[in-house]
Amino acid sequence: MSTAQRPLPHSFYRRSTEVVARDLLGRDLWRLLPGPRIAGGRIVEVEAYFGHEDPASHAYRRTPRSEIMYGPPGLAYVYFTYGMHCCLNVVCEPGGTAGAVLIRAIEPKRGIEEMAERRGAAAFNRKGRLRLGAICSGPGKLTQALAIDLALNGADLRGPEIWLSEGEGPLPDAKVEITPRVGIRRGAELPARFIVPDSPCLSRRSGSTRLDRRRS
DNA sequence: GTGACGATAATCT
DNA sequence: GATTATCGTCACA
Repeated sequence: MSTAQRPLPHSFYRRSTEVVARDLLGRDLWRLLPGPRIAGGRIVEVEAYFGHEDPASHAYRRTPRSEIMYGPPGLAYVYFTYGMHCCLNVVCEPGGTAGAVLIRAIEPKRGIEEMAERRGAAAFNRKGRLRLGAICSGPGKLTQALAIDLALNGADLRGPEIWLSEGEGPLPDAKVEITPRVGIRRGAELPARFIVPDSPCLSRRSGSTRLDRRRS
């Protein structure tokens, strides 16, 4: 296994959530699917979530669900939301300090057919042609494409079910942009969303300022 | 291209 | 009982 594919060590995650989030861009996310087949791609969009002082974070309050965010780094935190979607986070910071990074989008690199199949009709255009930018361009989309559900909550991010690898990262600052977090209750949109603006696989097009319709 | 809306269940209060 | 770190579809431009 080359360096670019080998799982990142737990020490990668045992840093501040913000630093890990930034460093995650350009890394690769991999998933072992039945077959066995490996599917995954390059991380192009993430968001940092903190602890007690971050009202948008599940760790704002310490509950059974958020307990994992207070635990040791290098594990997956998967939660279920809106009655139908799972979202994947990586737990950061040393044990005792809460923090996690939400993986919001990846560029498919491998196992593209398998991922598209799991995404169903949304992965194809009217002519039946593959839409690469619609497969993993959102936190709920990528978990569907990679068959990530609550069974993976707490999984070790060194594999074998799911892992992150060095990939091409870390990316130079010129390739990275920081924006407010999206999908958050107004007032908590910290500038903690890290993206690769050149990517065609982001959850929102660059410059899209669509406000959330949630009430105050 | 944009914006509104409903689906649907785990988790929390 | 209320909320939700979302998505696909629909109407309209």
